[in-house]
Amino acid sequence: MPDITLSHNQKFSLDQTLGCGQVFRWDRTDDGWWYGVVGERVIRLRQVGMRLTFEGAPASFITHYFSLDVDLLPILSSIDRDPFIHTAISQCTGLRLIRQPKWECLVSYICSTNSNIPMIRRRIATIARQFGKEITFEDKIYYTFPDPLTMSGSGDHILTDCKLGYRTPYVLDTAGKITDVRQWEDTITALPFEDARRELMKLKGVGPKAADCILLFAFQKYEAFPVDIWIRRIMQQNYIKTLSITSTLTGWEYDTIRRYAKNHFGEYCGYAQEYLYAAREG
DNA sequence: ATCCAGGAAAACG
DNA sequence: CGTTTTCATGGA
Repeated sequence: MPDITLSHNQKFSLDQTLGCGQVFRWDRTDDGWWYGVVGERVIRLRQVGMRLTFEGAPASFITHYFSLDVDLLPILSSIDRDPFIHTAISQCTGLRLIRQPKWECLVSYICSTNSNIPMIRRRIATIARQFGKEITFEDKIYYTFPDPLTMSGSGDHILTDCKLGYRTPYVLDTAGKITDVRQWEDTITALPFEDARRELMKLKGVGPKAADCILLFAFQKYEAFPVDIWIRRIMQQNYIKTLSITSTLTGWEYDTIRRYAKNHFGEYCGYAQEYLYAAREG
């Protein structure tokens, strides 16, 4: 089986990276193997020490998907600005932001609102099962994530079966708008961060939080700082203690938190966000 | 039963 | 305009 041997300063933790909640289509077996569908491929892989063993994709694909070509240590030292983030970094060292398929990531975070991770995972799995193409891998059937036309063209009763709740019309509307995935990807990629963010938020079901997640996890725009209920709590308790807690997160509060983060952690504050989230308690 | 979860749209003043 | 209310789903 093919493998990659990580170099000494090439920090990587497969478990942290796939288990931190940035992606919803990977499953871990008891003996440490991860199975996932990425694009048209089913991949399985495992990490033992500095050695990554895998099947289903060439090494170049694995390297790119997991951002193993990104020099992580300078990023971590750049965000390591205080004792609290320092603890999070030492707890989760090797967590990398991956390069997710963009359309799937967009739908995933439309499905994520006011929900929890197991529920999001179930929704994405159901969408793939209903609309995706079958792939057989080691005698088991997996499903690709469908493109927009397949989702919008199949009749909305099928999407209703996916239990998206009030998010169903958001996904349908977005699928109808993005007829050319490649062109959409190129457009967002080419835009500077704030412009890309505004552009994403034009889509139904994409607000500030979802836009920031998509920019961070699929477009590698590391200055994004998604603020969910957990991050808000962490920031208020450890960084912006004067910020009073309102019942619903207002736009002003969201922007205050993300501006503070950009200023405090710097260009790679998105990495700081993910380490804070991964090290959260609760 | 009540509250909560990787929030955002719609309604409201 | 900024602020509050509503939204569907399942687990605790």
